[in-house]
Amino acid sequence: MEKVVVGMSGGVDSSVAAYLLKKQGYDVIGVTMQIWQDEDVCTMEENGGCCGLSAVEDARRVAAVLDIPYYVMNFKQEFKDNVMDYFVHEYLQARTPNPCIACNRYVKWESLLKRSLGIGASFIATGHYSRITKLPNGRYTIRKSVTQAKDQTYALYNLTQDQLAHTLMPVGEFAKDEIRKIAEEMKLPVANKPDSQEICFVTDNDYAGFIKKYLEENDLKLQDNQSFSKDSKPNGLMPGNFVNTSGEIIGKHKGLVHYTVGQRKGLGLAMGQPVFVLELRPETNEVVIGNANEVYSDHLYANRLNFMAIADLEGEMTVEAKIRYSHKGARATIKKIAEDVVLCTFEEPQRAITPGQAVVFYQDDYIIGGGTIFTNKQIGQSE
RNA sequence: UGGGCUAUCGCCAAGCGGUAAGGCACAGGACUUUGACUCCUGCAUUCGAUGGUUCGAAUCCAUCUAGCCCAG
Repeated sequence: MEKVVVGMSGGVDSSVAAYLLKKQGYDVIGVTMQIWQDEDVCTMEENGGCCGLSAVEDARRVAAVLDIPYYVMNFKQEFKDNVMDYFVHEYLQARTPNPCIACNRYVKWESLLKRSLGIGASFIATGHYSRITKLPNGRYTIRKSVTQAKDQTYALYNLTQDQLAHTLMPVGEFAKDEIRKIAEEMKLPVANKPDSQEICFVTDNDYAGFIKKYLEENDLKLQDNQSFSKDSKPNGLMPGNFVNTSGEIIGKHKGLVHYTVGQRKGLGLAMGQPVFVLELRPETNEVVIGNANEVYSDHLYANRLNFMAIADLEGEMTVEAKIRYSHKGARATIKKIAEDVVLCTFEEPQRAITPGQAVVFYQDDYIIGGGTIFTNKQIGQSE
């Protein structure tokens, strides 16, 4: 029997994943990754309203019902180094990170997979709504789940061929309501647990406050690894000016970390019409403001590329490109213009192309590859 | 202190005697396994102040206060 380690979050999806794999005949081991919690995190139960079950307790109970071995593994250091540090650094550099992508890549796959292989497992499995398939060209890629609404492939574009060869995602073949139904039929204790949301380690949704506190608690270490802090650049927490596209000052902002491209709320600017963040300028500590139709752009440049369905990008390719988790995707052509730099040109301008976010390229329903958006300005053109 | 104008929600702004539009901002909620976007709901018993005329005034009158403009 092949051994598989299932990453169990205590939620419905990963619980059902464990069940499905056991049913398929795998030797299933349940593991919960301890990543940032100081201790057990309380979650509100939907009906009772009492503060009771922690993620670990939930997962443990599910494992008991399924009669599989269960462990808690500590990944706090990996999570801090690769997700929380990254998250803070990106914001300080006026970019908008996607911590889930970093967590998947570094913590769930690089770390959990390695440790799992170390204890004799052949695979790791997760509760993602995605499907891994092998293409005729021999390469592995990730296909969108059967339910588009729950598709999670966007956050997984970074996985390598080797990682994919050792990964199972049984939930991707099902719709969300089917998963809940299975959970109910199997009497899994988490069948009615609400879906998770928001960034897991910023529980109060106050990113700026989190960053500030994080810096205070970690400042020296962070400063040492970061070149930007030596350049006397604004640290992202300094107030500065809102400017319009003509450069006129139209207000005062609270610090770059409070803003992201496309943002409308929280600007405190009463311009008579809704206004949006067009661009963050760390060099001058300015936030550029414009109206709704000025936040569209028809191209972007991405780096830190990972290709999945193809070994590398040669020439031009027509794809469907997603520029954020909830983006429906848009037709675009991609072309490498340098080593590790792709120019992605959309047929129709897209709203709020944001540096720091990932762009993922699809063909049909599977991932070609993806990268990190670093600008939607013309390269080589300084303003 | 010679003349003229304006004062309505945090900002802009309808209203012109019949019992306070709207936009922006803001707050709360929904959506969302990233940030955003979007959607829904809420948001002036009160119209610079004080008197007066009217059945009834933000709307008319008087005085005061504040700001602006033109003349000094």
